[in-house]
Amino acid sequence: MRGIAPLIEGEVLSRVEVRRPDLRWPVPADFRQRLQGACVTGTGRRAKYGLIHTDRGDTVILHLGMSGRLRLDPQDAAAHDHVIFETARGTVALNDPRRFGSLHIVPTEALDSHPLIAACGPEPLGPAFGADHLRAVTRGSTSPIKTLLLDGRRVAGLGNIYVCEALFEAGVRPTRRGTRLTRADIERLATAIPHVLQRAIAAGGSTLRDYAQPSGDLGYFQHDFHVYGREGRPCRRCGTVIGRIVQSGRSSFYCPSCQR
DNA sequence: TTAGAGACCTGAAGGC
DNA sequence: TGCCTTCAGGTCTCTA
Repeated sequence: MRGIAPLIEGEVLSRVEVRRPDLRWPVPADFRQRLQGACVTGTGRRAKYGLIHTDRGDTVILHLGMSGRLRLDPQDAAAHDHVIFETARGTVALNDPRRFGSLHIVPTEALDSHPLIAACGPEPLGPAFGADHLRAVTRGSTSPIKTLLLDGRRVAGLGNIYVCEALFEAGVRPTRRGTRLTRADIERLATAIPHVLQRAIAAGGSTLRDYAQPSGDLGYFQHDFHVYGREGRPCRRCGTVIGRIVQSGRSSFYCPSCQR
């Protein structure tokens, strides 16, 4: 959202084109009509949802799914450019090969009560997140901590990469049950989660396959991974071979020695 | 009520 | 070189 803000904030959406409406959920039939000619009054983010507010009292809720990206001023029409936003300053294309992403438009006043937004837990970089919240999340839950942290209702916007890396940094094995975490484990996790996110943001995110910033620049945080995608390679801290297990259908990478 | 598996869709990578 | 299989950054729905 930081990448596209300079092109659209304060600008009129002179053209909105929906080329493919069959994303994860169908793009609303009145999407183009409600946006074209509207002025973008601001942008924002909640969990993994990007937000675009307009002077017509609407807000676009945008999700990139797993393979989606926003392309700034694309020089040519690429395959999978499903929705185009054009202002006097440039063009933004929502490109998403797998179409796991989505676009919604809702009255801004109803944004907080929209099911997608209302279900979000506290932001891990916000004031409501901390050891007290994590203690409440894990108390009484027999789910593995990995599963708990990936659940956006408990903590907003944590993805598989960053949960794996945060668990490593905190020295907590992904299979540990919520009820089995100690006070010290929770304190370390409460510190590790925002720390990993801040490092990743500073590095421009993680480019593995599809991800790129709107400018087309790649992220570099993947070079700092300690465990994610490093199965069979030595731990950078202790040399033990990094392991991989599947939890809830997602790969979890961990160091059997550093994470207990 | 909760946890986990399956599904959605496409492309890249690796094996044969 | 080409075909087939596996896997992937997310999240909803269904089932046990």
